Amino acid sequence: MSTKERLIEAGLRLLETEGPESLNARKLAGEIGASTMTVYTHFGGMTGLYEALVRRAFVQFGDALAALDRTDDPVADLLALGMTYREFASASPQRYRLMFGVTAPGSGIAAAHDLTEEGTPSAIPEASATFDELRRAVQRSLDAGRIRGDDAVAIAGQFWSMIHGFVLLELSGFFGTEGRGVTTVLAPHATNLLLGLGDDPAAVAESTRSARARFGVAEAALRVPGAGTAGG
Amino acid sequence: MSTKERLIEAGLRLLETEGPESLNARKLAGEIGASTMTVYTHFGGMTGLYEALVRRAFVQFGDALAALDRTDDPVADLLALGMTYREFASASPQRYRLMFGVTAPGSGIAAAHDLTEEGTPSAIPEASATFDELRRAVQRSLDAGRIRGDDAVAIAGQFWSMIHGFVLLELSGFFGTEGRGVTTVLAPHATNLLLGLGDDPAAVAESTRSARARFGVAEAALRVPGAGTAGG
DNA sequence: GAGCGTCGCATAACTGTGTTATGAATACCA
DNA sequence: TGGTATTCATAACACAGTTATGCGACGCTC
Repeated sequence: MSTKERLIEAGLRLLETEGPESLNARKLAGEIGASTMTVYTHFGGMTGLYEALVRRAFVQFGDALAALDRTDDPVADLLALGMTYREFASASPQRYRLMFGVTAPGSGIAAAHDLTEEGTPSAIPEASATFDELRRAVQRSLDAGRIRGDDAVAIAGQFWSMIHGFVLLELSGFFGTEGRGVTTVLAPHATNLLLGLGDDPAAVAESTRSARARFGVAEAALRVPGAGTAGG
Repeated sequence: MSTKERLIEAGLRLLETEGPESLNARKLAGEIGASTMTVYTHFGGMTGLYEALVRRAFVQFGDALAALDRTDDPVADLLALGMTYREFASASPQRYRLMFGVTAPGSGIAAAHDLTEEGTPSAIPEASATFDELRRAVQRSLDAGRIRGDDAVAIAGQFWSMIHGFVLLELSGFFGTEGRGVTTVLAPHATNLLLGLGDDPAAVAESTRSARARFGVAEAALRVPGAGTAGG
């Protein structure tokens, strides 16, 4: 494995196991038995390394989302996509925060706005690819006549706002622990959004059941209120 | 004005004018003509200073939200709250990122997870206060029979996820520039969520008009698709 | 009002960070 | 085989947060 590759893998590993403050040149280099100079040879500096980590993380993210089976219920697929999204972020919060430049001051990593223009998530092709996965699921739901609208990108943006906001607030501890927020906030939100987009209450309920079953999660954990009883 | 106060004000000012990387002890102390020692005398260190900045920012945030008039249309109030929320974040992105520990690595500020347990947003009373503003607006909409549900907190969480996610993605450049995302993504999302929560399409449209008018924004800028035409 | 303690703060030094200059070793290639 | 480019260790630099030290101003006590 190339030195470059080893640095990236060590970086992602260190990030998760010891937190962002451990993502520094000396520790990273020591991890692969090299000097700090290797960071500059291969990435031009710590900023370049961060960008490489972000890219790699988005690739992993895209793979996780793309690995989902596509069924004949596009809304269920969409919901499953959301569950996978949230699971990915939940599994390694630091990685998710890094991807969206969402690390607070002093972590030892560079600020999002410190990254190169090309390092900005919106300018990273790998990031666009993951969003495209979402867009396609929305398009299929449109094509199937499950939801109304003429702009899949705009609707995908709504789903993305929903889950991105939820995930970050959940990671910050605003929705309690043990995934309680998924039951009380995220699932009802998805239901309400689908209803607002014109899907049928019974169909939403069925798709939710289907998506939930695919994850083999206990009813209680991901229970969704009956369509129409919006609250929690 | 006390030295402590001057440090906080200089911190927030520097954050916005020169970015998070300028939020360092030496520059900050120089700004008020003092030595770096003052940071340690008053805040125990940079981490303590960051917490103070977060607290102050949340106070400003709460003030901005609380300054809104309360009308007899609770849903319009809710939407106006959302517009104000987004405006606050848009007006000073760095401050908003700081508040939610959402500064990318290396910015020179401490990572959210590096902050004291009491420094976490979810543990900051000032932050809870702003969320409470949202919760009350939701409760009034429930009381007025505009939306359905039995848990105002859960519903408020949905609105919060929506706008928090939107704001961060917008700041990262995912929704284009010039507030285009507000028209194509945020406004339709709010409409759809309200519809899913059981509000009447015509009522939603009217409340949206009302909230928009309150901001004196041109129709085009904050136009909301007719109720039911979810897309964009 | 003299003495004393506390507090705020400047100076200077220490550690750890990203970064760079330099030169050696290695790999590749004509 | 000789030349060139790449990789990387060493060592130093600038600048970050932090801390030890001491000085001076203020308030309290007698």
